Amino acid sequence: MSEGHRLERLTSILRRRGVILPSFEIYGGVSGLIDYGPVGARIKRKVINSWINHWMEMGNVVEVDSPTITPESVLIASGHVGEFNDLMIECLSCNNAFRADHLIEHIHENSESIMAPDMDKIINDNSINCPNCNESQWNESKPMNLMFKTGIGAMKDQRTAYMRPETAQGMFMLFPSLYRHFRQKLPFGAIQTGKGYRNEISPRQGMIRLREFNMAELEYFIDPKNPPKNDLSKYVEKICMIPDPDSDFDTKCEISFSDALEKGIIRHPTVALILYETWNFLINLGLNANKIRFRQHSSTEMAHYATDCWDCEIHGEYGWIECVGIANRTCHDLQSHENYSGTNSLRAWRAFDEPQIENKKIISPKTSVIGPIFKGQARLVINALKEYDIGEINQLETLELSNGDKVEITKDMFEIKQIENSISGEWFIPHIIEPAFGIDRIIWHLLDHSYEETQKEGENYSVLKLNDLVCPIDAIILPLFEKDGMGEIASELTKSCNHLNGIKVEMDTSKSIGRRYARADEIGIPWAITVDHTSLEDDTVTIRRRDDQVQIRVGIDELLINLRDKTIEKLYK
RNA sequence: GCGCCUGUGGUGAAGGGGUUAUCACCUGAGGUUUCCAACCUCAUGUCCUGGGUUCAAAUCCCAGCGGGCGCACCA
Repeated sequence: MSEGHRLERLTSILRRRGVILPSFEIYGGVSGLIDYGPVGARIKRKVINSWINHWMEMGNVVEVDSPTITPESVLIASGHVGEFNDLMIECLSCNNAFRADHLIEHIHENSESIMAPDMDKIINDNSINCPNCNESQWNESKPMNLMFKTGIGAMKDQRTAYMRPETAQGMFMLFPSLYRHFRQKLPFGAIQTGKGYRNEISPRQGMIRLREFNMAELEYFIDPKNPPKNDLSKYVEKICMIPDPDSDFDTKCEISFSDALEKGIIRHPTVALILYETWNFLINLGLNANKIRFRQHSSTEMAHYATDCWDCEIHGEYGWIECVGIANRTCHDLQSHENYSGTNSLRAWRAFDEPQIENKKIISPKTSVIGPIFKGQARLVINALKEYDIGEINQLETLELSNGDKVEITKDMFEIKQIENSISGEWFIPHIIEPAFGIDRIIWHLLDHSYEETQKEGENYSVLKLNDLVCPIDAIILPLFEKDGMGEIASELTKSCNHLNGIKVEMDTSKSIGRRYARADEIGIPWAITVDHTSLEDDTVTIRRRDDQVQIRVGIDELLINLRDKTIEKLYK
């Protein structure tokens, strides 16, 4: 092919054909922000739709949609406010930058929570040396806020808020509603697609690390004691997996999902199911199976609460890139929100197989005696009595109330009762298995894997081999010439096609037929429909298959039916 | 955020102080043409932005913005 690298040629095509372009270019552009042009936006819409359909096929998954603006309290509870405000400090001697808390973690227990002025003092007082050049001349430490901050409300009394760094928190907020929707039965899942925001220090690698990006996440809520049973035995395909390097398993292996679960490489059956469904989704989109692998996080890399984390990595022009993160987040998120908000609505009910009968003795205050004696204080007395140690109640003479008052208690004020309690179940915090998809990264790799450079009659030729699921346009309608009525037939046909549900076609009339085929190939249109002289006589058109340029002639009616049903491929057999 | 490299139509490139900035492809209009980037005519430009040096800057200098790579960072 021509000079330069494949990556550059692909990016050129994507710009030229309106797939992916830099944003705000007439104002100089902004790094980390991209536009999907007319072609790219179609591809993105179809990828997201496929993703939604894929997970909703599980039957117990619903879609939700929550705001991107998120009040600070939510993100404090989730840990993002703390985690996203790391202090950075720069060495004046060698100009390297470091996370300040990492420099002092050996001398300070809670190094992450120190504010900037204290941090500078600690670093100077202890003459911390630069890990790179060993000098100890430091610039002032500065917080690096990786979230976009904003305020809710126009003037003062603004509530601090951030643009969400992930869609997940919105789904956790909706747990009570989801729980009702699913008639209080686990497992169930919620999906959400939408924008996420991270103010990256240095966005790099085209659309791989963006400041505003498209995410798609599933939160799958399960009962940790009764995880859903899924038969994985039919999944025999061997997948490239890289287990946790701290584990006893090989560093790399080809193994089926069911075997990996059986051997304990995958640590949770639901994680195995989600890994499989992730794989399935990516393959259906048209990604190259040989360029997909699953890498398990080492225990040090994993967030402290998670027990099994996997990255689904896809190989492309930038090497292996994490495109999906799959984590067993356990009860961590819901637990944090329960603790921070004080709500008790983030729990699910687990009924016991048999009600547990609990026999116990309790102190039963005699309200008819206590009431008249203590009057206004009676409630406090009753509560204090109930809480009192049942083993020592008989020695009780003076009881201290919650307001500090002391009262005298006589034995006629209470009795000890033997009661039988039937407990039919318990409240618990569900565990969450979460796959988080980076849609832009997946689209990038889809384009990368689909992009084929060939030679055609001595010239360079590019084809984007996108399948029906993700192609931007289902077919291109081409009148061979715009005369003798061919243009009119093509216009009519374009209208008829676009009336078909879920089908989008375009017409192209400019330049030679060969050039129009080439343009269609470049943006991945699978079928080219040509209206020629024969069409004028018998209502037939030719269909050209993008991937091998083979043409067949069919009647217009037949074309419409097969286009609608996405069965054009069958006409070739 | 640091270091090195870099920025010229839509895309890819040439031009390194001096007329009207060059080329290929692409795109658009018209012509021609009976199925694979044909041909002819025409059109399409903030030389990234802002300062500075100079009689004169796309060209040299500084800063900003964007891009690439490395370092650092990546819940």
